[in-house]
Amino acid sequence: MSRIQVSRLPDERVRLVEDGTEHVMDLTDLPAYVAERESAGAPRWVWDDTARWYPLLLAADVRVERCHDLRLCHRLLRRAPAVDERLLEGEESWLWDRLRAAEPTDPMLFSADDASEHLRADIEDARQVATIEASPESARLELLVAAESAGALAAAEMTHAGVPWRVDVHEALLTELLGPRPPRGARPRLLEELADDVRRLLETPGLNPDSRPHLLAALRRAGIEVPDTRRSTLRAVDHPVVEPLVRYKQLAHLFSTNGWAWIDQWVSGGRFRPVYQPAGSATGRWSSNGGGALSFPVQVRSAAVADDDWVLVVADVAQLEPRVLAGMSGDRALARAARGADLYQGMVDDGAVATRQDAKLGLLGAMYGATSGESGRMVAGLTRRYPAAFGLVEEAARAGERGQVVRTLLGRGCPALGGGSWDESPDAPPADLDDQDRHRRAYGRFTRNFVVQGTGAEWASCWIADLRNRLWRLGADGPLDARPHLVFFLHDEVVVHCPAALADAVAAEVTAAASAAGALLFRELAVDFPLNVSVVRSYADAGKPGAPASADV
DNA sequence: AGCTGTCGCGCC
DNA sequence: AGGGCGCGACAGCT
Repeated sequence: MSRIQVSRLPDERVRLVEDGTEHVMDLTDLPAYVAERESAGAPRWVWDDTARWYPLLLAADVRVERCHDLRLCHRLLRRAPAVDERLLEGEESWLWDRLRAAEPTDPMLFSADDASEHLRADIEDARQVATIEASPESARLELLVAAESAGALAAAEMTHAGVPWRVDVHEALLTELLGPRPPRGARPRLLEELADDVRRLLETPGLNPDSRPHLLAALRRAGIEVPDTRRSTLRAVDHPVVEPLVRYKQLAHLFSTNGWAWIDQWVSGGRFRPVYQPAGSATGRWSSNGGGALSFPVQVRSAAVADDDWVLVVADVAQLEPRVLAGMSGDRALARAARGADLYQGMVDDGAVATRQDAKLGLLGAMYGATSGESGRMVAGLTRRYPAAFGLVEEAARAGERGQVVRTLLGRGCPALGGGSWDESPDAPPADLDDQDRHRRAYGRFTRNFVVQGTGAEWASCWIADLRNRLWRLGADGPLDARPHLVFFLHDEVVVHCPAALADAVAAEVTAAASAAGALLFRELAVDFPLNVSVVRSYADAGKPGAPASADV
């Protein structure tokens, strides 16, 4: 398969390099060219940043099947322990180190003094290909960069498509809970009334309940001694102000994070368009720098409603990370418990623990590094039962405490201790030995979780990479605007918007893609990745049978 | 007026 | 002292 390296030239020109042969065209001619090449057999487009180039193509209804995202992969390879870093050095290499993600609002914009504007994609691509080839883990790294790049395509496609959003439903919800939209700077009526209740009950007329110091002082005057104003702290207090205050905080949060201003900013043309940053977090999980896509609150999901005659297929993986741990550690006992829809119940049936809750506490405790309490106690017992799985996270923690880096299954390396982006404490080595010890332990908890969370992110990348292709093929017979498409992704959950008639087929593909991802990553050991799939008109109706209400990781 | 740090909240 | 995030508001600073 051919690779075509795409670089910018001054004056809205583009340089394309294919097998060393150079070809220059105007930026405006690029979409038509890409469309033609795609229909002739999908080359791999190699560019500095998918978020820079792809929106331009999508706007022209051009879809790309595969790409290689040089910025993402450069960062990945820089940190991959199985890579000889020196192979990445060379012309413009330092600029790739510094390259920031494209600006969502204006992806083609570079700051005037930025030498990154005209980076040579062909030169960097050659280095990356050679670097991967020379690695003893080249097969895994190849899979990782392909999955990561495909994820970047999916991210741009999801932002382009957007989650179907009924502003009228959302506004009706806000009006019901908060009252009519207030003028700028004012509180909605029902919120203001709750604030009055709080003021009256605390006998503090001028109180601003949004101010923690004021609120703490007023609580203290009323004889309520609390260390903070957290909801859980307040709930434990027996005083008439607690109920309206907690209610106030809840509604104030809704108002400020998903209120009318949020609609104005993030919903356009009946679509909610969050901006994703693939691998935006250190573990490889995606982050989001717009719209709060990572905290898509349950409260407003009722506004996510499929178009007429369309549905949303909502799917999430039950206990993704424990299953990933079973797969990557090759723990046959845990993999056996993972057969079926509920891994924790599987552990109970296995006789390893008495209750589902114990199983969950023990597993999460092992993955997060719990040292005390119920969770810490469960870990000890489960280690005997599932030595490979629990040993893997334990070893990752010990490596971190020794100051060593760890890696995911496919070879992503974690940030080094004191290396900057971990625990943002720039060149401030802890002063005394106690501090140093705490710091190392904290790093050990980070590396412990990194291996599982990071490999979980790799599983998820493979899942959506495969799924987007399956969905594309599924809609191949129909018109372009009737194809099922991904509209949302969050760690272990996807939402597909599709014509109602295709719902069952989409559900089957989502499930098949999950199996394929598992087989791709854990070929030696079969691990099930069962999904909760719902076909719904509104996101709010997506149930999650088999999973408890609290956060399952 | 801007910036940065912290809290408290939401999601996984 | 259980991991990873983003965001809005406040507070205190320049």
